[in-house]
Amino acid sequence: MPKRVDHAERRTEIAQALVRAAGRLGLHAVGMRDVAAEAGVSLRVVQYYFESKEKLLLFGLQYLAGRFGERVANRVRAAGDNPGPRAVIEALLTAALPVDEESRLFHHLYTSYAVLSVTDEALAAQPFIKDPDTAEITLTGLLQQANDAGLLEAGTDTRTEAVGLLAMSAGLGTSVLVGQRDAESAMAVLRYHLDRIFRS
Amino acid sequence: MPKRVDHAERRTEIAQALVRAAGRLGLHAVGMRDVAAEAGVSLRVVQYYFESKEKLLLFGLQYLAGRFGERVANRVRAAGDNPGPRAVIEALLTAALPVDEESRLFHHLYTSYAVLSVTDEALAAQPFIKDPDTAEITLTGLLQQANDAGLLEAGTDTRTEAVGLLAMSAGLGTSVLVGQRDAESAMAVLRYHLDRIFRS
DNA sequence: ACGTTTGTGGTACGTTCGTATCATAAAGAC
DNA sequence: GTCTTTATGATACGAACGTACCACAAACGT
Repeated sequence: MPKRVDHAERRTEIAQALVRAAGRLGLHAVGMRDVAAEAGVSLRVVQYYFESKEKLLLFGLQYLAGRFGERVANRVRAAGDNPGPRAVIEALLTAALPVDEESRLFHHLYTSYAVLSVTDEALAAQPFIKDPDTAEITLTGLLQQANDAGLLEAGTDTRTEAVGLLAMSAGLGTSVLVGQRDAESAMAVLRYHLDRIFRS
Repeated sequence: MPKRVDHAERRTEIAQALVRAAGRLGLHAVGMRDVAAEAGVSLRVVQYYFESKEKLLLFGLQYLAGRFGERVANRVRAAGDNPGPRAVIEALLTAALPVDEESRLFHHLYTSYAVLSVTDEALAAQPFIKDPDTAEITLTGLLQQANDAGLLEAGTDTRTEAVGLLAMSAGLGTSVLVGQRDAESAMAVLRYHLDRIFRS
């Protein structure tokens, strides 16, 4: 057989090609041939490593989620050396904002998948529920930690606050994505709201 | 010629069919034949009233925006008789949440259009920027009004607060749409945040 | 009344899509 | 040294897409 190939690696390369092509054409418009061309392989190879387009799309979503998780973790770790949890929280919330090309791509495709999941039950079963839930738990924990340290305003419901902040971050991200607002002002809005939560 | 037809009315009927079909199949998957079948007319008729699919999609977006505007206006008017601006603000923010089938459809398709506009410049030129901007101005005005009446906490930046609340409402709407959260809890989050802004 | 315009049915064309099929070369297994 | 397995090239197929074209019947203008 021709030089044995690492399937996992190959699949990842193709998934990266899918993500790039989808960023350029839109996830709805990308076909197997586009992915093949973007990856520099033949259509047959894409078919070989993913039996169907649906399998490819599902793997693409997993790949995307993994990459995004890494990005958030990096951001949080970079801010982790700072004195308080405020910096960590800010890093967590701004990680989802489309500030550079990579995060723009994340937001664009993640939203695309979310829209598709409304009418595609195979996608609806994917980690759209789980992943945001862990973000919610993490942020709630950070806020609770800040609250226990007496850093927050009195009467703060950390759970509700976390849900609201994450939704706000997602909403701001979308408005940045469609060009209604620039990334700078979106971050300013988030910082303002954190200022209202944290004790002055 | 066969019984003269009101073009505007006909186009609206077809746009309604587009919206229904898109709600069922997803905007990306709906074709001219689906729209024709949903409207109970032949493919030729859809072609006749909209020369191309792109024109149909653009008109569908306009139709959707118009309908949504009416809905918000109705909600706000219904709450307008109440004593304070708090009720009006709450009505404005919850109007976008997918609480019933109609608003679910709104949110689903509006988000679909937003995603498409990232890679489709014809859609990018549409009122994605203008419409949210007017909502922002309206909400800022309402908050300012409340602030002038001494109803808000001290040091509130009404503009930034409005932007944040609208983004939060949109983000919550999406999470409801994908089934991560139910409409009731989303409204509770919004109310909590309004409680934090309004003086107790 | 006649000619022109308007609305609509039917259908065909060229593309593109996802998928399936056939062939074949290279590298293991024994 | 066979013989099987693996990876990939090339291509073909049926379906569905948006669009274009042709025909025709019904009502208006004059």
